[in-house]
Amino acid sequence: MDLPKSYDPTALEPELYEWWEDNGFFHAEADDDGEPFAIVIPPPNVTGSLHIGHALDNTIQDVLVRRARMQGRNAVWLPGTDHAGIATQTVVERQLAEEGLTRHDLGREAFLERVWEWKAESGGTILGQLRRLGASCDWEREAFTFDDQRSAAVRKVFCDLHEEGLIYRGLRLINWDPKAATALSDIEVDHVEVKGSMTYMRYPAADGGEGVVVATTRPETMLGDTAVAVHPEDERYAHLIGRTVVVPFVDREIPVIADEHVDPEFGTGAVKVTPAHDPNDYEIGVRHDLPMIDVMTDDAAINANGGPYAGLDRFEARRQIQADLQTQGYLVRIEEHVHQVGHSSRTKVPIEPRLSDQWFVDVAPLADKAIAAVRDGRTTFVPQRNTKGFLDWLENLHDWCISRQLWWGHRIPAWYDADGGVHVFREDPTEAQIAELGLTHQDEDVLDTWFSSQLWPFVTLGWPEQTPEMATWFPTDVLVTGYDINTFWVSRMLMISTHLLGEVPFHTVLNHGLVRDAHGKKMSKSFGNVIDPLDLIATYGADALRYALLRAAPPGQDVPLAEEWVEGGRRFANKLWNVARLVIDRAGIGTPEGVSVDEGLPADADLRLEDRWILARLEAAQQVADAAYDANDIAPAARGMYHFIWDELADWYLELAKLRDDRASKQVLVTVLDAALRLLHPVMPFVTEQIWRSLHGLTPADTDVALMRSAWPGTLRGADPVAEQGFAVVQEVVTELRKLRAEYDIPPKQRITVSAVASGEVRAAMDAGQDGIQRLAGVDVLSFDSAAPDGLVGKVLAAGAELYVSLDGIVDLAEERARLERELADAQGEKRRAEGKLSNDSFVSKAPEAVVAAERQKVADWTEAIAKLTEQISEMDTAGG
RNA sequence: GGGCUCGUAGCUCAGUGGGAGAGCGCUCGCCUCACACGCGAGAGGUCGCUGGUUCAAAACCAGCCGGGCCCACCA
Repeated sequence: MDLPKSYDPTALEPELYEWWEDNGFFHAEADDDGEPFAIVIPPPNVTGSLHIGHALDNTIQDVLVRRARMQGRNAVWLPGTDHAGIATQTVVERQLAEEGLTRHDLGREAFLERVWEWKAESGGTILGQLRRLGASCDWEREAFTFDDQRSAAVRKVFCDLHEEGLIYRGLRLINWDPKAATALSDIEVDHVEVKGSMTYMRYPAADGGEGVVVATTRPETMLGDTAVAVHPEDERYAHLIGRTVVVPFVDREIPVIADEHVDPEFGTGAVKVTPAHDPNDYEIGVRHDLPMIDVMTDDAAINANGGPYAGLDRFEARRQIQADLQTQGYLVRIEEHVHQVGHSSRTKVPIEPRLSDQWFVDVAPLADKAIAAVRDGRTTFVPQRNTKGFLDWLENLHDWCISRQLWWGHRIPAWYDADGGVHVFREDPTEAQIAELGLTHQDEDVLDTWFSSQLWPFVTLGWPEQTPEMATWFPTDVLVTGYDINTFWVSRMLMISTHLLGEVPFHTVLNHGLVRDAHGKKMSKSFGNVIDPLDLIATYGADALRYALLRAAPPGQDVPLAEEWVEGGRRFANKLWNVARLVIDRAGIGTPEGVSVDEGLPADADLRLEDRWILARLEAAQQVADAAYDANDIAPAARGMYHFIWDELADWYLELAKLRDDRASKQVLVTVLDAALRLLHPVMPFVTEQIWRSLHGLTPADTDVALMRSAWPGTLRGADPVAEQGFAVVQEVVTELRKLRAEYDIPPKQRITVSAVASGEVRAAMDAGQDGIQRLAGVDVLSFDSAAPDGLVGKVLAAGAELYVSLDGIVDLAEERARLERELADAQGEKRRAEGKLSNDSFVSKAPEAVVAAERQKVADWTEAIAKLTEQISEMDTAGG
C-alpha cells in the first residue's frame, strides 16, 4: 500500500492503459445492459500523427464516454481511421519525389501498392498515440474508411444514389487544382485576399468602330472570351447590344449581349465573358447559349485554344498579354486591385475555375432533409449559436463535385462504352457484360474522401447489414468535432443519413474550438509555436494534458494552451496523489483495524462540524460536475473538482482530520475521496484509477473491477446549510487570525493567546471548531469572555466575533495604534457606504426585504465596531501615556 | 456585403442583476510529522467607451471603438 511520495505518471499511465485494454474494460456488446450510448470518433487520417487538436477532440470524447459508462449506460466508442484520399496520396508522392519519381512512373497499380505499404507502416501510429492519451475506445471495433466492409458500403451508396438520379455525371464548371491536377469541391477552396491588378482593355468593334472597354483581373482568360455583356438598361452601351466586337490576338468575333448580372457601376459597366473559366460567366454563358472555350491545360498553362500564347503558364500569359495589349494599343490602363482569389486548401495554389466532366451529387433533396432534422431539433448543436451558420450553409448549397483525379481512394464504379455511354455496376462487370455492352474502360477517378466518411456513423456499426449494433447504438449520441469541419463532414453525414436511413446520425453535435498558443495565436509551423501533445504527455503525463485542455475549453471556444497550464495539471495530479497517501495512511487501508470504503458513512450523531461541512461541499461539487457534464460543457466540472479537492478537501478538511483518530473521521475521509475520484475520473482517468485501486485495497491481479466501470456517485447526505454556515465561521476566524499574525510579523512557531467575544451560533461554531482553530491559527489558548481583555491586544472581527490577541512582548504600541487607526477609517467608510444605500428611499421601498435588512444590520455592526475601536484607541493613549 | 464572437488583475481566462474571482507570474514569511509539484499572508482591476433599463449593472438593452473567426461568383 505504499504509494511513493511524488506521483510519476510516465510509468504508471501506459501500464494502467494496457491493463484496462487487456481486461476488456473498453469493450461493449450490443446486448449489454444499460441505456445505449455511442460515440464515433472523427477518424484521423491514416498516416497522421496525434496533434494537439486531436488531443482536445479525443479527450472530450473520452470524458463523455467514460462518464456514460460509469452511469451504467451501455457505452461504446467506435474508433478508426480515414484513408484521406488526397492527403495520403500527397504524402506518398512526396516520398517518391525524393527518389526522383512520380506516381506515373510507377503506374496506378504499383503506386497503390506503395500507398498500402505506407498505410500498413504508419497507419497504426495515431491509434497508439490515442491510447497514450487514455482514449477508451472499443478497439475490437476498429474500422477504416477504405477497408473491404466500408468499401462495399460506399459502392452501394454510390449506386443507390445514381439509380435515384441523385448522382450524375456532367460537364460543369468546377474548381481545378492545377498542382494536384484534380477537381475540388467548393469547400476545399479558401478565399484569400491578394493584391492584384485590374486591366482595362479595348475590344474593337468588328465593323471597325471603337468597340468597348472591358475591365478584368484575369486578362489571360480573354483567350476564351465568347461575349461581352452589359446591363440591359445601361444607355451608354445600348447601341452596341447585338453588335459584335473582336477579341485581340485570337481574332474572334463575339457578340455584345445584355444581361442583368452586370453591375453598371463596376469597372466600365461592360464585362468580358469567359464561360469556361469563371462561375458568373458560366451562368451567363448558359443563359445566352454561348460557346464555352477551355483555354487551359491540366497544369494551368495555356492550351492550343490560346493561339500565340499556347504553352505559357497562366501567370506568364497574363504578363505577356498585358505587355502585348500595351504594344498593340488595346490597353487603356492597369490599376492596382485588391480582391479575393480562390486557393486550393490542400496545395495552396490559386484554383482555376474550369469546365470539366465530373461526377456530382444533387444535394438539394438531401439538404432539405438535413435542414428539417436540425429545425426539428432531432440534431442540436452545442453551442447552439453554431446552428444558424450551419443552416445558412445548407440552404445555399451547390451540387457537390465528388470525383477526384487521384488514384488513392474509392474508384468510381462506372464503365464507358465506345460511344461514351456510362454504365454503373454494383459488382464489377463480367466478361460477358463487357463484351455485350462494348465496355472499353472503367472511370479513372476516385471519390472525394468525404463521400466515404459521410457514412462513418453507421458503417462503423455494420450498415448496410441490419446488425445488433445498428439496432442498439444508432443513432449515435454525440459527435465531437471542431466547428471547422461542420460543413465538410457533419453536414454530409446528416444529409446522407437522413436520406438513406431516415434518421439523424447523432443527436448532438458538440463543437469545440481550436487549440491555440499561450497568447491565443494560431499554432503553425511557420510561427514555431506548435506544441506536440506527445512531448507534453512524456513530460507531465496524459492526465495533466487532459486537465489543461479541458479546464479552458467551453464548447465552441478556442483553447489557449501553454506548457504552464499542463504543469498545473501535473501539480494537481500530484496534489491528489498526496491527499490519497494521507487518507490511505490515516484510514489504515489494508490493516486489520483500518476502515474500508465499503463501510460507508458513520451515523449522523458521530459527525463533527467539519465532517458535515466537507460532505456538504462534496454535494455541491457533485452538483456542479453533474450539471457541467450533462450540458456537455466539461470545463466547469474540471475546475470545480480542482477547487473541491485542493481548496476544500486538502486545505481544510485534511488539516482538521489530522487532529483526530476517531473512526468517523476515517470513514468520512475514504468516502469523500472515493466520491471525488469517481467525479474526477473522466477528466483524469489514470491517477484516479491508480489511487482508487489502493483505496479499495486492490491489485492488478483483481482484473474484474476498475474505477472506470464503477458507479457514478449519487447523493450521500444532501445539502447541510447549517454546517456550511458554521464551518464558514471557523474558516473566517482562522483566516483573520492568520492575517493578524502576518500583519504583526508573529513567527509561525510562536503560539498566540486569543480571547473571543462571541455569542449564539457564532459561539457555538467556534466551540465546535475550537481545536481546529487552535491548530490552524497557531493558537495556544482560546478563551471566551464578555469583554475585551486588559493589556496590549490586537483585535480582529470575524464572522461577528471579536477576537483579541495578546500582543504583550510581540509588538510595540505605536504600531498597534496606527493599525487601529487604519481599521477605524475602514469601518467608518463601510458604515457610510451602507448608510448611503439606506438613505435612498427607492432602495428601501423596492429592494427585497432581506437585502434591506442586511444593510441595516451592517450599519449596526459597523457602528458598534467604530465605538469599540474608538474606545480601544483612547484606552491605549491613556495606558501608554 | 452578410453572419458569429471576444474585450474583467502583468498574461490566459472564469463569473452573467444585489459588496470583483482562478491559474500562472510578482512580493513577504515558512523545509509545519501528505505534498517545496508544497503551506500561509499580500500587492495588483475606472470589469473597452457612451447612453439607456433598474432601487441596484461587470452582468440586461442600444450605439460606438478595438480584436478575432466564418460565409459570399462583383468582373
